[in-house]
Amino acid sequence: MSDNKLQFPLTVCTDGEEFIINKEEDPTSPNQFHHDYDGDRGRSKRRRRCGQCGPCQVKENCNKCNFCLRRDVLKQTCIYRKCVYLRSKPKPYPSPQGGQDFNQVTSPPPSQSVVKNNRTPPASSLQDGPIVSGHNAQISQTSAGTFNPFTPVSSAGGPNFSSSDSLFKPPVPQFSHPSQPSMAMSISSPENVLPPQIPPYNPQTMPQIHSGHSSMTMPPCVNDKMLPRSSQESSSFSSPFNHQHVQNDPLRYDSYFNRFSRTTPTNDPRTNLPSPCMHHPGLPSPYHGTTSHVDRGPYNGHYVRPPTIPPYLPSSSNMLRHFSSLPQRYPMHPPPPPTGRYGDGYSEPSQYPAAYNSYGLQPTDMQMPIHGMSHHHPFNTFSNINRYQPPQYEQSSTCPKNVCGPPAFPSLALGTLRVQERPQGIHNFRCNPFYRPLPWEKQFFHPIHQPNSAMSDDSGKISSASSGFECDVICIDDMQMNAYIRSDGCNSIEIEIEGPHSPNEQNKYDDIKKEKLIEPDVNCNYKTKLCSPRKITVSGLVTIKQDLGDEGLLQLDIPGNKVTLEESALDFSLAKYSCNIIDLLKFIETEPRNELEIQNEIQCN
DNA sequence: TCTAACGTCTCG
DNA sequence: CGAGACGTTAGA
Repeated sequence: MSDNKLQFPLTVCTDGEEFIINKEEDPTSPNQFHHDYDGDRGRSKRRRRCGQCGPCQVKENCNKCNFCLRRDVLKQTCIYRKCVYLRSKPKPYPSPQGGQDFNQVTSPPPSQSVVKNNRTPPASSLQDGPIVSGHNAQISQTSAGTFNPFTPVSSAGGPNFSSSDSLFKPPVPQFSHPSQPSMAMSISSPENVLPPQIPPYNPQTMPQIHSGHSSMTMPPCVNDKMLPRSSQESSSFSSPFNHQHVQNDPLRYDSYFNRFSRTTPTNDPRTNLPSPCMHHPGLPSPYHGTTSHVDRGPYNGHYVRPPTIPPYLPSSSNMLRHFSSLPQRYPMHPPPPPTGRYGDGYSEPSQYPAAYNSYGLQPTDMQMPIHGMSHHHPFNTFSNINRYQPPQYEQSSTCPKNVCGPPAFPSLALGTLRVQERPQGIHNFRCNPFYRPLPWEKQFFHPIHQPNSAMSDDSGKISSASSGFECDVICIDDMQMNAYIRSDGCNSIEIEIEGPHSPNEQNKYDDIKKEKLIEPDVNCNYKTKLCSPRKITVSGLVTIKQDLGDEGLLQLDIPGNKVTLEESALDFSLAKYSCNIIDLLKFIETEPRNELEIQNEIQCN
């Protein structure tokens, strides 16, 4: 079992994350399996772990899952360590002359998958070859720009697999955005979710937004889950948080679980930034602690992802199944019956409970708000894959809580995402009126019914009350985000941006620019925004991915730009959020009226 | 040789 | 069809 021997351009998708592992003609790569056909027996040789996907990065067994608990009998690897690539059910090898394409069976996980939240992926989801990009065995993440981590990526990115790989190919997104026609093809709907893929991170690939005649590079999200699918689709700009110093770090594989990142905080300007919110002193800095799981890894050039696919993809159905089955931290809905070969371990996120049953996980193991990290995992970070308990921070004590219901879209199937900018921003970030209690501050397992209030004055314009939601507040420097997380997939995010009112603040922004957090061509705009206190409310489709065990993904899909947030990041991955916010802002800026309406598919858990 | 765990088969 | 059991394979 060489976990690290497989190096290839392998695209793997795991829930919401798409990872592209670039291969260097390594014979051992999964691709090689094309040639591993064992003619004598008519079946392929045993596949090996890709060694690059998130699960493969996990070196320790959780000891809690069914496989771990019953290792002797089941003889299966820990659910958390199950290679994404191997999660797909191996297909029987057709005879060499057989009509079936080898690639179909043996090729590595599909490159584009998207995962999760998929409602039943159409058969078409198997289309599209995997996207391989990046260089030198780096995991790249597709850019958020045009690509939806949760949606299949168009082959435009340069599928590495032949059409015969349909099995692993994600469906080609067909919906387009009026304002961004060019991206139409690259955006895929969640429904097309493919099997999990390896979170691709393209260090150099950044999402690109085209506004009018100019294109602006958007900072890739730190969160690998947000990256554009392909370099083509994604802009070439580098994320503000895309740090070069990290790009070459082979270990920066955070894509999948956002941990493993060796990122050095040192150069990160944000390091010097004051705590985002004084009301959240407890917010751990991504750079604090032994591990900076800041999740910047992938983005920094290791993943060209679309997150967790962050990671790799077998047949879409399989992968989806697998990931979805990971234990969920927020079992809000009755879990559908697990399905799939690894159903117990790899089923829909929403099937959280199932996961318990199947893997012997106790609900308490994954429940929330427990202070401290997983004692099961070596990584003492929140991004820890085995983090069964989300860290908790006390913000409730200091911030006023606003439990008003966030705008939501009635339709879960197809939603319209609307980004609205509100000039009358809120200036007091320290105490944000929009603050909502953390999910775990409420009833975790029972969605709270909130009045249809608005998170804002205009919320009424764009949304309807949601029946239940979880809210979180994210403070990033001067940016604050309120995220309403609902298990049903209809969520909203509010972002407040305060302009630099003081010299210090201005300096801060200057520093940011110095750090190239902002692309030159967009500095002006961005700065403008910063200088103009405002509040931006994004409501609509925010998907929550909960395929990664206790780590859910909060994903916001916007044509041409994807904002993906890890649920877990709500607590702490400031870096990610910052990046996401910036992306979002930039994207909004590209819109004529700072208002856009897009078609987006909602992924409901 | 041992261990891990992939892949197949069987059962419900 | 899914879940589980286990033979078998591959790496250490």
